[in-house]
Amino acid sequence: MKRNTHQQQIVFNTVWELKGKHPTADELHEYIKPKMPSISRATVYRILNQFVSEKKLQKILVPSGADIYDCRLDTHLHIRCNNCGRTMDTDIPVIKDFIDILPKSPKYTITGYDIVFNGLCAECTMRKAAAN
Amino acid sequence: MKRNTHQQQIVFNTVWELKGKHPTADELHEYIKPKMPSISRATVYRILNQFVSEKKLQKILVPSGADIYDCRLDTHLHIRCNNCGRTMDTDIPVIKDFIDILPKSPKYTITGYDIVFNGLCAECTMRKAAAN
DNA sequence: ATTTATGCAAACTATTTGCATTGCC
DNA sequence: GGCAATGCAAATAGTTTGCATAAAT
Repeated sequence: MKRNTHQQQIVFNTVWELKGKHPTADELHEYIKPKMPSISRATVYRILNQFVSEKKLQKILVPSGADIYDCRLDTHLHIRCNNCGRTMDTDIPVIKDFIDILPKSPKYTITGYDIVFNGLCAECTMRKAAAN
Repeated sequence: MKRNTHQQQIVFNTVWELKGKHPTADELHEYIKPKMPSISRATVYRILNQFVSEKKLQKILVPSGADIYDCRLDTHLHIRCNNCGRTMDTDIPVIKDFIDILPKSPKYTITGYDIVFNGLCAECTMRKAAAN
């Protein structure tokens, strides 16, 4: 039977607390440690994986970087900022289901995708515009 | 001044020899070792990085997996096969430039993207169809 | 002869796992 | 009390780096 532990609660709550910040597992661990010094990195990873497979959290796979966690469960697209290094939400619409706009091909069976845009996030775009 | 070494030649040629196979750096190293047993993994990684920054090879960032290398330099999309585990080319058209079809937003500055589709590659789709 | 590139081992980043122990139900 | 979950350390995967040596020009 599944059990409800303090570490599970704090990990889940912290992902919500950092909504929009897209923390990595390690960042979550560092953030939680002051409140619960005994919590181990392995536990944070294990709990995050559980919540993801229970579809209570979303994991975004960032190309050549640590995976990030999101309390948002809807499909939405992200941009990796070359300037500040963070991965941020975009409001680029996902067109109901992005897969549907692809030219149909019987060759493959496409069930999903990982997309991360590269460039500058909203803040860094603004900052750069102000510098001109 | 840049020098032309045997290891550089063999790495570059091997990526061409394995065209469409999308080898990882480690797979390239294993493949080359019989021909040049002294070659080290570090050298393969270094040479691949060089060729990529000289734009003589393309690196594709595979979400939670090893990066793969491609002698094709044009932008094209890939599918990660859940069945055989390989990352294969697709002929999904990139619509001249995929970025152009995105709704314009002054908020971000999108300069590129990493996309990998998930599902079944052409071979595994066929194999599955035959099994029915 | 010079100096870049290589080989080796160690370091590093991100993540998982084995195992003894803790603590939820 | 029993067994799921944790903490710790070690293992793993992928990649980079420092440094002495080899080899290209």
